[in-house]
Amino acid sequence: MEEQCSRENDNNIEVEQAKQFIKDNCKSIDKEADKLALLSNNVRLKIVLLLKNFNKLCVCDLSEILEVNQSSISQHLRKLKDGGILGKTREGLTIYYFIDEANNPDLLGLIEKIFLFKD
Amino acid sequence: MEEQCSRENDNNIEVEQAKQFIKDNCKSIDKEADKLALLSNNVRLKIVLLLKNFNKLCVCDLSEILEVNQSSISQHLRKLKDGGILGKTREGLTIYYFIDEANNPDLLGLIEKIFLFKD
DNA sequence: TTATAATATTCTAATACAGTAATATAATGG
DNA sequence: CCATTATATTACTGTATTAGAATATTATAA
Repeated sequence: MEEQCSRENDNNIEVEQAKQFIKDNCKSIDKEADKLALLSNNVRLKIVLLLKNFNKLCVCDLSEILEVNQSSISQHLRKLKDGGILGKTREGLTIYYFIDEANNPDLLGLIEKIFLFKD
Repeated sequence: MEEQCSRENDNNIEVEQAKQFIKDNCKSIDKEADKLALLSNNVRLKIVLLLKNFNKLCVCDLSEILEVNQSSISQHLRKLKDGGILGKTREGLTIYYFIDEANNPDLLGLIEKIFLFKD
């Protein structure tokens, strides 16, 4: 942006470093933001926390527990799966989702931190 | 929701525990989701990371660094401030925002984790 | 094969969000 | 007081997100 404040800037070095920082990390930060977006919906965050804390929960369990209809739960699960956070496995008619820890070695640590980060 | 799968459920104990878990933590999880939502926008996440890594950046520095116009930056800063993540301080005409660490003792740790959580 | 159960998908309406332009506010220096 | 600079706010537009209803898909069992 052409927005440049004209204050006597003893700060130009920092600003240039900051630009470089963004240049170097932009892609990565954008990805992080997308992952956080997956966790920033309260239904999805609850799903992840439930799957972290309980053994086996199927789609309709989650629907019942969270009092959200099945279609909506399915759509949230799909987003989490597409985002690489969850995997799924079928047992007969029932489908269980699980946290894909192999794909997200740092997710559980992040969740711990999230749990501390409130209020 | 009335959605209740009728599979022979050896899982009813877990489902009840899960309901209790949600009951106990719902408010807190909702708050966490709101905070994550603040960080899940790529411009806001970059702002926070910049403020973490550089000493003093004013509104128009951020506008220039991120190539986002001043109005938009101001609006993002306001959200971060309203969400308790940032504070601000004025020096003459210039306003500096900073991470409100006192209010967010765990934010920096969370950010470290976020940085690990990508790809 | 038909019926049924569990889940997924599609469509729609309501709402939330982000970016921009225009305008307003606040502080400073004449 | 007036002009200027930095920031904030408002109004508007386009886009994204969400929930729910209806329908489709998949697997099982009779």
